[in-house]
Amino acid sequence: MSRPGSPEKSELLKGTLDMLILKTLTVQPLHGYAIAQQIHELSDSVLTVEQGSLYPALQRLQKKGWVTSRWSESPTGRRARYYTITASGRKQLGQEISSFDRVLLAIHRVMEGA
Amino acid sequence: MSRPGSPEKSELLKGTLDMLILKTLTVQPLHGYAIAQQIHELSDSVLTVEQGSLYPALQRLQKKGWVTSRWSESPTGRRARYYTITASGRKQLGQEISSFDRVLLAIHRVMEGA
DNA sequence: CCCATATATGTAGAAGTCCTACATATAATA
DNA sequence: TATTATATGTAGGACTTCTACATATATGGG
Repeated sequence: MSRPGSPEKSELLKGTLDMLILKTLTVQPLHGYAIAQQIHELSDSVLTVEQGSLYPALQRLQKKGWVTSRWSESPTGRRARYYTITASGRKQLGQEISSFDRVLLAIHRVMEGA
Repeated sequence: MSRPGSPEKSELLKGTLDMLILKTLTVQPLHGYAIAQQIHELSDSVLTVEQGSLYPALQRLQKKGWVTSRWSESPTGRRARYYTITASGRKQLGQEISSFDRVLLAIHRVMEGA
């Protein structure tokens, strides 16, 4: 993920990519390129998923059984691999969200000097 | 950083460690061990900074000029290296907080389907 | 018709952070 | 006396992400 407007490298929030991808797939199956577009647009162009992050991530998710894929045709008529979230993937997403919220709250406490 | 209660590895929120360390140093200079304790306690034991992350991070911050250090004596009478945040470090902290908030909002938008 | 751009997938190599495990040393406590 | 807490640090590896590259097709402007 990169953040336009911030020239420095962002190591910030590594590990949220899987969560974001799984989330976009809860609405409907999508191909990789469309997933990246969704994340970019929904985030008001703050988040950009690079190809070099996107496709390895999708392979990772599939290897773990959280998504399945099949070749199909995109609305533009080009071949595209569509990804579908599995039951296991939905469970994983729920856990990642819980974990994310928990860590976020913890960080907030530290930053506020609790 | 590891999170007790979550057996799985957390890649979550990588890159926030520098911000957390700098924040704890805004109150007063501290030695490494005390910084880790602060983060652990303020986060209600959710965040644990491992030695293998802590000391390399402190060296990193010093190399970038965001903290300075000097050998001194801890309240327990042992030798300890005390770290002080620099003006440059405070500026960096401000930028990291802005960046963090911005990315967080963006993630929130994606997760809410905005 | 041609060329640039958008769509679409993927790999290779490197950078960087973080973790586990180890090594060392002293003070306090049981 | 032995273990735990305090205190610093390194080595090696795992993992994610980025940049850059490679490939291919469809569309729209000139």
